[in-house]
Amino acid sequence: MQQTSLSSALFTLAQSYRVTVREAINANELGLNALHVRCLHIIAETQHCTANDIVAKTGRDKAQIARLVKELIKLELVSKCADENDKRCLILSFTDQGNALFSRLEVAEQEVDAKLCHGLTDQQVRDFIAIATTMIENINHNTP
Amino acid sequence: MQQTSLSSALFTLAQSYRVTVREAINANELGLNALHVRCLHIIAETQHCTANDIVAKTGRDKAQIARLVKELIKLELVSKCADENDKRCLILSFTDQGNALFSRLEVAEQEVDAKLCHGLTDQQVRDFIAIATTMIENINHNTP
DNA sequence: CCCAATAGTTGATATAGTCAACTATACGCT
DNA sequence: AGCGTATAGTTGACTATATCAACTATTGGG
Repeated sequence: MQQTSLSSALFTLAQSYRVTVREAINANELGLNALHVRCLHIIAETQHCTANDIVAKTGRDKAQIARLVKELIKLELVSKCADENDKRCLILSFTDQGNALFSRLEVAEQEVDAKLCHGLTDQQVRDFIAIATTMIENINHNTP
Repeated sequence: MQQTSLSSALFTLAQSYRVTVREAINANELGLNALHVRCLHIIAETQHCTANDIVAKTGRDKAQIARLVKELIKLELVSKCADENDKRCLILSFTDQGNALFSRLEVAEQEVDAKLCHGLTDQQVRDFIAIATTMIENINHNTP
């Protein structure tokens, strides 16, 4: 499997990444996929996190996020509670189980990251993320 | 949409990339998706290309590739023809229409690539691809 | 008080990816 | 030759992901 072009590198990496995360997650016997994991991260890092925040940060369809959140709630990892000031907003937060699981997840992720970055220097990884971020901005911003 | 971690950069980039390619493709009024496009590239760059070559180069399921190729054939972009020496192998090649379309595609792709790489130096893009390739190898190789 | 805007939910549907069973041909072997 | 096994590709059934449009509930502004 040799790579040459940017598009093919990107596409392959995305695919491989998804598969690996899924394996790592399944290996940890959790019924979660990569997008669940992203949601958990966003909930963790966002104070006062709503479904809409997740939609904004992931760029996914809100229907998809709604169902995803529903699953997280059914799994009792997350709970939602209406905002005092605006009852349309449902604030998402971790349950105790959710917190416990998130810690485990972080460990699993570090393993995936370590595997991914094997043989690369910290500087290379930083550069890679920086360039990826620039590309993401290029895509999102200039869209007419 | 701020990015920090590797995984989130990757995941977001993959998503944005898919959406952008899809838009570019739809904008060109072709009924093709990103994977179709990858297939066309592989067919173009591989002499004597078989479905199996595509499976090897993309890492996808062969069932998925079989259906994809079928679509390309139905669209009359590609034709298949049994190998003289090994009738199991069906060699894929462009029709005239396929060739014409591939030229158009290359232009569209260059636009997406240019957009993606806006503000980046050639060296940065090369580094990015190199690092992505290393990551892909890390994922694929070390898998026990 | 009404209306447009916003947050979220739901149903229907489309697209993408996976698994396993199957056919047909080819290759190696005694 | 005839047998078993490997390989290329196809198909059906299924699951997972993603998208669209219609809907409810609430809010804030005129």
